Amino acid sequence: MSEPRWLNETELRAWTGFLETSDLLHRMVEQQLREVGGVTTVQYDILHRLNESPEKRLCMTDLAERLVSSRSGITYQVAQLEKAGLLRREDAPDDERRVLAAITEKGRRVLETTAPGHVEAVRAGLLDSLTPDQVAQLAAIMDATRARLRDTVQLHPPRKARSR
Amino acid sequence: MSEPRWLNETELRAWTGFLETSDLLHRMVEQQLREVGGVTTVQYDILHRLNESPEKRLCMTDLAERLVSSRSGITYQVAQLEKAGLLRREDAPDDERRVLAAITEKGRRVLETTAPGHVEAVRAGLLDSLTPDQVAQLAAIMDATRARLRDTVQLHPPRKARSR
DNA sequence: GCGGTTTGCTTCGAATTCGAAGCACTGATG
DNA sequence: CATCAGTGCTTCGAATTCGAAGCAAACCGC
Repeated sequence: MSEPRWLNETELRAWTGFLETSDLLHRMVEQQLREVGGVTTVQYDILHRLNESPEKRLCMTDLAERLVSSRSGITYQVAQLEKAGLLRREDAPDDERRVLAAITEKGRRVLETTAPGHVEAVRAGLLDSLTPDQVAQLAAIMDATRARLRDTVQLHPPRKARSR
Repeated sequence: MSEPRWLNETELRAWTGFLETSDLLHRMVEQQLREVGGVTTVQYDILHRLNESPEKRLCMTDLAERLVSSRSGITYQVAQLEKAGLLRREDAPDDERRVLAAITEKGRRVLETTAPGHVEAVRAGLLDSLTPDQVAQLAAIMDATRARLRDTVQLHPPRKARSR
């Protein structure tokens, strides 16, 4: 086992900066969404996915895949959103097992009233701190990293484990 | 209220890429630390802070400030780490109210055995996907963003709230 | 020194997340 | 059809996080 290649000063700044920034950004956005729309980031994300889907509805598993969370987590949050009247649960017509989450008019209104401030928060927290060049650099960097991570990171353990 | 400045394609890539990447990276690192050291990211972070402090010990509030978490969260995690024998709680000699967390020999060993793999995970997940130029760009971008966010984001509500 | 405020930490209850296990339906196989 | 594996979702218990409230020690003004 060879000596590990420790991080040099720049690498360390990139890494710790990334950690702290992502944490701060997340908190900032959470705060803004909470105040203006009364929803959490996860809930906003769910509503957003539903709204951008052509049918304005998605089944639970599809939702869980698009977001990062587990199926049981989606069940919980969809229940919260249903209680709040921001979405409706429907049985899928073709498959009795499936449950569809469909955004309601009220849910759409929450998105509409929240989105502008959300975008502003993203600008204030991230984009406005950067030059246009840096924004482009960041986009490229994230594309590269994301592509690699998607292949590497195993999100949920397979159901009936049978690796390879 | 003017029309919001929606994100253009590059800005959107930067933002969503950042969100997804930070999530994936966090999971990846979490997985690695769990497997090799049997600790969570938060716990690793606590041990790391203790170890890099000159006295090898910090009081709870200082810990909470360095990490991002709340004081009660630190209480919980320090209790977990103490149960595992990775740190010891001591009364501060000069101030009866304070509790110091001091890393133990066992805790130091966990850091030593975990650190190389941790660094490798960071490289594999982030740095290896980038050119040296991009690493430098990322560091600069994170510096700029972090500086601004530190001033903007209010981490914990003031104790005796007295706004303005 | 004394009373009131502040500070440091813990305890409590609520919210959220996860994976494992369970239930119900589907679809393939004979 | 009858069976049986696979799929979609929910329920459960455990872990973690937070803020509010509570407790004790320390500090400040007099």
